[in-house]
Amino acid sequence: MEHDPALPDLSQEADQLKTVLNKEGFRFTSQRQKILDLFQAAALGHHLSAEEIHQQLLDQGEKISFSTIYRALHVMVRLSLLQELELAEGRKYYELNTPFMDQHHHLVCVHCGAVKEFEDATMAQVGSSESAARGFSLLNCQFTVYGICPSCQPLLG
Amino acid sequence: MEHDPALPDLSQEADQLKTVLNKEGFRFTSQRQKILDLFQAAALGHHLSAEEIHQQLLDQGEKISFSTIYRALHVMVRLSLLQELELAEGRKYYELNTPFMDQHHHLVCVHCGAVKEFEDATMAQVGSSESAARGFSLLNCQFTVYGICPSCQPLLG
DNA sequence: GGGATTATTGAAAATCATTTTCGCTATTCA
DNA sequence: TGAATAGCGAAAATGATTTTCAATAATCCC
Repeated sequence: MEHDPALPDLSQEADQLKTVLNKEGFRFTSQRQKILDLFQAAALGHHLSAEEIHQQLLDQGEKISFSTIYRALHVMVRLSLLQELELAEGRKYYELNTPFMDQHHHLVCVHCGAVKEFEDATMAQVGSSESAARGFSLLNCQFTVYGICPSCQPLLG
Repeated sequence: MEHDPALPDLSQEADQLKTVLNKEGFRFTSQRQKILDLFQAAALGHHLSAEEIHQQLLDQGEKISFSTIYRALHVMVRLSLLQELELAEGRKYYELNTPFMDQHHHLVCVHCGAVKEFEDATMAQVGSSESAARGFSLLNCQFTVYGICPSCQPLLG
């Protein structure tokens, strides 16, 4: 009854989430679906913090607690549905987990916090060769470049 | 009186710290020197958290407050003496800042937390070209590879 | 489908790392 | 040296995240 006919068929995606959750002994809940929906509605590679998720759900009239959000994020990271990002700023961000070779990386403005994504296959290559060289089994790579964005440069020295 | 003759002349380094601090209006204090000493005594590229700094100073009989440690770390990051790392684990790590082209990166075991450093000039190249392409002025790059280290692999599935 | 089992939820309290406040001390500079 | 003030330590405050606990709801089994 919550299915909006204007959107692509989500019941299939919902089933997918349920299947993935149940396979590992987790339960499907509407809260988890709503959180995942936010990521799927956003541009691929868009990252969200717990705070932003909470606010966006509030905005669309959904009441949800922070504990539920944090628990859902952890579960989805464990199931490889989401990826946790350490961008800086003292909080964590999450985004849809993409196939390894499609991973993108981040360019962060240390002044205003703006984040740009970019892709570069070199990272995956270096990541796999480095981890292989030390016997690590590779999970993922994050390349973060810190700088000052064009808008902030005039504001500083 | 704390000068160990087996080590290179530290009085010169102390003067250096004083000079760098005073140049920007900060004051030289013994606490700041002791914190910087910890980094200089460690292997280049070894990273420390505020907690570890506090513990190491306690171990060598120095009493220092966390507020002082955090303030000193911020000042030294601002002065480019140290670099702040976002490795994961919900806390920040710091290490001696090295010249840009010598930057090293990290391979982290998500199971036991072990961290290995590695160098790869490709990162700096990609970092500069990406930031240049978007008009960012580059400050630094962090490439972090997450995986499972050889010791932990047998312990998991 | 119905009921037992138990994962999940929300609210509030608890943690943990980090930051701030404030009165006192110590560094810098004239 | 002495005035001005940055920095110190201790304790309180903050902000993000985690945990606790009683109530709820998803899954499983019959």
